[in-house]
Amino acid sequence: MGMRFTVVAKDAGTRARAGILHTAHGDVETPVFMPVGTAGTVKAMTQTMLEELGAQIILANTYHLCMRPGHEMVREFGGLHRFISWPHAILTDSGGFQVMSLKGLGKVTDDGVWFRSHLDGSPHFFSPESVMEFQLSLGADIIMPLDECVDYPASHETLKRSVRLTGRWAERSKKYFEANVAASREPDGSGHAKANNGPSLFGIVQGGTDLDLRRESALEISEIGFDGYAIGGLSVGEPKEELYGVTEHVAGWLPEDRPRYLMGVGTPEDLVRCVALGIDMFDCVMPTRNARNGSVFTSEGKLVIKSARYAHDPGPIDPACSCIVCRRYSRAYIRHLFAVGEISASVLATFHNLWFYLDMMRRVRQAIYFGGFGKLLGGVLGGPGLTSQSA
RNA sequence: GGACAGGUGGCCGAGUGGCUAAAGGCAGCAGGCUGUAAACCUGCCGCUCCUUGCGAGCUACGGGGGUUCGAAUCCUCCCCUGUCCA
Repeated sequence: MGMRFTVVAKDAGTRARAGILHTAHGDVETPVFMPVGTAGTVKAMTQTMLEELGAQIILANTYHLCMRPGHEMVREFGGLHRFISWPHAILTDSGGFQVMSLKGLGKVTDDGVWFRSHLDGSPHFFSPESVMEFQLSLGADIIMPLDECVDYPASHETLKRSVRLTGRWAERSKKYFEANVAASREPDGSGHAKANNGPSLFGIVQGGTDLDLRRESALEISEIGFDGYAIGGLSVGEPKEELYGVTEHVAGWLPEDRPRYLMGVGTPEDLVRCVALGIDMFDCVMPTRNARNGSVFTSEGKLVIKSARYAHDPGPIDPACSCIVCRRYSRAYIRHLFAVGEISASVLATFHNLWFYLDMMRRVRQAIYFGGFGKLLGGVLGGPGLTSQSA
């Protein structure tokens, strides 16, 4: 059903699989990491740089784009791809995360969400239907239904309510989507998206760390039927074991033939481990935000490149990295750029971090295609660690 | 030469008798960031010691001297800086 997703290879020892997501704006090889470009740009990167990085798909945010420049403006311009000059795939997030992150400015009702704009305090109402409409205007390849992402820790009652609400909203979203995207669907009665044509709609599973609720949510969302399935509401502060445990269970409850997307995750280690649990897609602000804030990922662990300890270090950020930043610039120089507050510090660190993530995912895919994923995973679990502070 | 104004911790800058090792900002140092209200935020930021405590001692508000139980704060002399007048 739905958008074409081809599983190309499966790892023998884990539930990792490699596949291809066919979109109207190109194929996306999975497992994939999607750089986050909230406001229609991956901060500090140009689109050319993203292409140099090998990014096949990026994420943008419905809430932010509706605030500025507005979905109407983007639609009139010819859609997000044309507006931001990105001919490759785009996934738009629904604003469900903002239900949590802007909770001080918002109010959830059964009908939808009231936000107060973080820019001027003006009230805005998002319903499952309006969010579908906004995203269809933006014209992304993959769109997400409005959901309610709740903070950790949350009471059973809160989680239950958010699961039920997210489920009802999922149904409404699907209904709106079916009614408005029917033209681009195959006329074979299957309701499936025509390959390489029109947007795909994913469902989102909620339920926090409560496995019963997660199961209920996973089954309900699967029952409604979507082109892909996302696991939301994780990496919001829960312990690591919970993240992995919930992911493992939920991935198992979701359809085998559809892409699985773990929203908002995570560290390099999280990615490899969750690929092993059957996840195909990830997005996370960590590589971009951390880069701007002066910390970078390396094969030896994370390091705070803005630290004075690198003031005289002539070596590259990561000796094992082949990105253009590591091939050309020293730690001392990048640390200097942070020290003097130059914008190029953000540019170079972001490029490196995204390269680190995307290159790691390339290696993950290679390992799934040709073998060696178990070894790669073992290296992550037992090795120097991809996220620990290096000495 | 004269008249004012002023000299505070690395810098800027509050403070005008005790609650002041001295507000605040900057700089510096360390760290955190997981579907981005984030080029952000948090902590530390005179020295020494220890039983690391709303701990002890030392040094400190241009310099010397003085008043006072107690001074960055009051008096006095000196040095220096700025503005204006000769």
